Amino acid sequence: MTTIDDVARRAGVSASTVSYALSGKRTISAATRARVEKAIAELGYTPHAGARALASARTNVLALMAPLRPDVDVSVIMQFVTGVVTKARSHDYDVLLLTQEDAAGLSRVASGMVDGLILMDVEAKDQRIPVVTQLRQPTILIGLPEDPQGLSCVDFDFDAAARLAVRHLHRLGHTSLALLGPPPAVLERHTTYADRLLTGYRAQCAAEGLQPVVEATGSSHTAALAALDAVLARSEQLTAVVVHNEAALASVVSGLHDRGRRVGEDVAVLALCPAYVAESQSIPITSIDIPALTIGEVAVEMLLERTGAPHAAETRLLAPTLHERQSTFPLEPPVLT
Amino acid sequence: MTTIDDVARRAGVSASTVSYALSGKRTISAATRARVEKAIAELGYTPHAGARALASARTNVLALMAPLRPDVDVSVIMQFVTGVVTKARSHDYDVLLLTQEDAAGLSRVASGMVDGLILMDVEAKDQRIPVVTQLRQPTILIGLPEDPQGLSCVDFDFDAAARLAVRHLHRLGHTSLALLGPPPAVLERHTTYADRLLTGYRAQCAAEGLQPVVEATGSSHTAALAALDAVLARSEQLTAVVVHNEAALASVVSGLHDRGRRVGEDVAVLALCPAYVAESQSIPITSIDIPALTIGEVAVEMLLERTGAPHAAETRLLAPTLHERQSTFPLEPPVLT
DNA sequence: ATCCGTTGTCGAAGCGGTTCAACACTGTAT
DNA sequence: ATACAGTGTTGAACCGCTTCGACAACGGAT
Repeated sequence: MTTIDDVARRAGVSASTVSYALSGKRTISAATRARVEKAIAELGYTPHAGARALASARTNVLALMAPLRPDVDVSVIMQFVTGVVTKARSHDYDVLLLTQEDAAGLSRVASGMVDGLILMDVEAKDQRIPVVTQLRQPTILIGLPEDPQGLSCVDFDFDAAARLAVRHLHRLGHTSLALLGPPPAVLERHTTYADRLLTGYRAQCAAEGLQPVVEATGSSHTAALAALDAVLARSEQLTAVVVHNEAALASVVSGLHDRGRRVGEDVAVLALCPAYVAESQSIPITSIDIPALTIGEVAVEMLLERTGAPHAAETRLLAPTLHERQSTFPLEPPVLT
Repeated sequence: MTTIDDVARRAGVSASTVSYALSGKRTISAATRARVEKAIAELGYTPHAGARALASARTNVLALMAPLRPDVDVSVIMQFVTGVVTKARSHDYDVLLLTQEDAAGLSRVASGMVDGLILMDVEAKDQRIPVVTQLRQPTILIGLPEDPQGLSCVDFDFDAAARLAVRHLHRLGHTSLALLGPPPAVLERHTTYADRLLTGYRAQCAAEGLQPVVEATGSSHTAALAALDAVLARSEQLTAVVVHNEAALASVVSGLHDRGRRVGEDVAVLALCPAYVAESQSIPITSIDIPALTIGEVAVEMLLERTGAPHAAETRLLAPTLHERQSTFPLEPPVLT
């Protein structure tokens, strides 16, 4: 291993000068800096991360705790992770990946491995919150727990998204709608996004005088069809369905087709999912895009603002935008938009 | 921060005793060990990772470079990552996640951040190989490059899988088959699994006197249908299709349906994908399972064998197994199995 | 000529662990 | 009684880097 002393010797300066040349925390003459840089290049020197972490109390690594299971929308998770990693890299940070199951992981990585943490898939009363509030490092939550206890949060505004979906469909003239939600397991965990979506959906239905039909939806094809049939049975004249389950979306669309309901003509489908998922369906689906990549990026930015100088807690909700595609349509004499 | 000295003081022993009690590298009397453990528990002490890494030249972290893009089978990647992380944790290792794009990442993390690396999605002439062979740490490749240069590799045996697929379908009496492969971009990169699948497929077709029809398949619905139509056009009497593209699978199945070919009766579909993907299709698809989780686990095990004492290079190919489900069937008078 | 503020560089003291050589005990063989 | 081989514990060196205080050299103001 080549060390900072090797570089210093080669450049004819002291180790501290090399350190300052690297960090820029002290002024260094152009000539000296050039010699140092030359020596670094020739030796292929890279500072030892552990030594640096020990001396500076910073690691330039952040922890991301993600739900690594195939039961929730895989592509949302992947996009989110991608957003975190790329944004972190652009700030010269690396990312340590923890699984949701690794309960002790938080305290472990907090002692000298990472400068901050991001927690995905936060539940209403998340066990991890009391743990991370005790840490020296800042934490950002993805999701809105009941009591964030002074932690900052980011998420997509699922409440607003649900309202937007209902309002949009209602304005198009649909009065009988149903929500096909995430798998029962997600609901039972009280993952906050699922709860907020439900709340928004029910509230907006109430506000517009509509019946809020809801069904949890398993991710397999048969489970998706079962959920579809359940809502179909409940309201025979159903003309619009909101799907918040990436895995089930394709099955719902083909299921409607098989049951003689043409998507985009007899029945409107509005999905909550990443744009590219909506686009690659058998018929392009009107969707409210879940900006997973952006959420990841925002989480990193909020986190990095809070490493170092403390910063007030903040909750950021990303506003929903609706992309009209081919699966929705005005029903009968169009109501004014 | 509570340090090892705090623990030592509280337990009435020296810091080195605490260290030995923790690592077990020296014998410690039961009484002393008990006092040390008590002190640790009372103080909630966790060793500082950086200090430990500096002193011991080990970090208990390994790097995983994964392709974070939605263009390849997302669930395969997720499963793979899951396998790596959980297996690593079971050996008390954490995982640092790098993106394929982060070219400088390998050398950066190699200087003191990680004890070993795993590279996914290796290409035939992968640029990263010359880099990692220079590192002090061991590396495991997922995939089989042209020249592994002494590195160990793990992967699914795509060659054998392709042969198995062809043989199986042929034995069932199918003589006109087609392969719907991964997206063109994957093929162009010469990701090794894609190449090996093609080779195996062509070789086995040749061995059995069949025409090897192949089509790269985009992941969107329309692209999948286009590929399907292309192979349908090339051989009108097609009775079997092998699909190695998780994202396109559903579209191919529904596409066949729409074109009046009943899957499992008129045309056989055999997929290469994780079991759960095959099972959750509209009709359970006969598949050769890609054991992504296992590959991840094996990669970690091979890697950990090689941290510390050097170990001979080795290439491990996981044998394919075929799961008969409802999408395949014997054609005409069944040929003997 | 003297004083002062800048600018550039350096030596040394940590950061919090691990590990080696040394040493104090104990119990057993001589 | 004496030597001897464990066993258990310790002090000190060291891992590679950052950072603080000190200081030399220089130019400009007095």
